[in-house]
Amino acid sequence: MFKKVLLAEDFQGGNHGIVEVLREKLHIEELQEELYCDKALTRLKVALKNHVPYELLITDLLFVADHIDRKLTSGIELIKASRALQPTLKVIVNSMEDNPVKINTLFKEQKINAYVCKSRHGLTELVNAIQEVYHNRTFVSPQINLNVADNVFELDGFDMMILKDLADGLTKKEISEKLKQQKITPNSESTIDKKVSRLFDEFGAKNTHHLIAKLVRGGKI
Amino acid sequence: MFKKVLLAEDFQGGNHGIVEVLREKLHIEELQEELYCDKALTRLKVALKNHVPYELLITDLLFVADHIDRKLTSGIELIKASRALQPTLKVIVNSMEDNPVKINTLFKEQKINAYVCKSRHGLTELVNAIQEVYHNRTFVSPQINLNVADNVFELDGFDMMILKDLADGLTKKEISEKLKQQKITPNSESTIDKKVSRLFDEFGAKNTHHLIAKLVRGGKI
DNA sequence: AAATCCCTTGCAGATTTCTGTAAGGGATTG
DNA sequence: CAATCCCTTACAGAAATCTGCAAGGGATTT
Repeated sequence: MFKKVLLAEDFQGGNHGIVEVLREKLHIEELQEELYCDKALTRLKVALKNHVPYELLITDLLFVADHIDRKLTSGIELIKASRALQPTLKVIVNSMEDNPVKINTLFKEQKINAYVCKSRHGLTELVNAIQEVYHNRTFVSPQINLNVADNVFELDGFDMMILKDLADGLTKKEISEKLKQQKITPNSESTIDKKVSRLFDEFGAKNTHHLIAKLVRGGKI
Repeated sequence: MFKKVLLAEDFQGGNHGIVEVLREKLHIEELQEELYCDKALTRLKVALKNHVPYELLITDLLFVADHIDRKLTSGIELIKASRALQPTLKVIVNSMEDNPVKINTLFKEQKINAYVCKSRHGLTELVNAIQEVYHNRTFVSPQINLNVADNVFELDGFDMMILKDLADGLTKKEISEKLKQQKITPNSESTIDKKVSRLFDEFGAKNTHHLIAKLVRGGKI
């Protein structure tokens, strides 16, 4: 899991449980929160200079103005500035915005790694998103109809067949026998084991229960 | 996947890419299209007589009249006639109708296996529906508010906790330890085993994989 | 031709799941 | 009080999952 994460969160956002939840659910050693874009950028700069750079930036989009002067006034500016000095930095945007077109633009132009909508399940989704991004995948809150990210997770026909059968309650032995009967190859139990285990890594699942839950939620199976 | 599928589609419907998309996405060996109910029924008859019956019928509801005389004038009549001669035939209805009550009636009286609304995502949904029906499940386009199939089995808070943790990839031993830590009782692995096994019966699940898939699909967890 | 890589398969073992039996405690009922 | 029921728990054994290691084959590269 990520060791060093920076959270830039408009302090008016209210969601101040984020840090605690993330600390508890994931095991991130260093997780700092900043309420202003400028301060967040400074932190990134210092960390980079000291050769202990942040690995992930989680940022809001909207930062409401207050009495403090500021240069960076939005999450997009923060992302641009951050990527300018640390191009490999991974970025998750966590905001209220739910316009697919705008979110799509974030992926296209800012190359963000995930977008999580602030909603009832926003925190759970954020945890998922971090895990996905850690495994070099993208993530978008399911309620966002972003047909751009539809093909992000490619499951070939063989994977699909196995997963659907597992979700239907078949054991791997039964799936193996079924494949042999249909003269489909590969069909050994061992290979099925391997295929599924590989999917654990790809989707950041701990076991088959977890994998099935994730894929069904994502509408993949 | 289905080997032999018949598509009855009002030719005014316009959606003539259906056949190509289905052929490409799924791997159906024989996929024929008919523009008239009567011709579709004839095809079913002939196939059955030659001992190579169709496995799935996908039909529209509304077939607009033109110069050709016809006996069957709607999808419902086609379904009734088809089922009369081949009761095991699976049926997916693909139409513009979006009245939940009418769609509900199709499930109740015609025992159709899936209903897909013709809409922007209709084709994608149709692909999903075919896969679901192939696995002996039903499917309804998500935009249809069909709270009919509510087998209201009560899940109490304790069941929910266990199920969510399982779906999150925790083992029963881990759940047991977590409960002990939180001083929640009961908390033994044995009791958790029993609780989950009881849910197998209630929800007709073969094992935990199956149960999780069902409950996530049903939006329970 | 040899080396290399990738995929498939078998096998072994540790862990987990699933099912059944049995024992004990608390609450209810006769 | 005794009988009964229900819930919790322990335990045991069979089946299934999960993770390694190793062997073999086919395709590609050197």
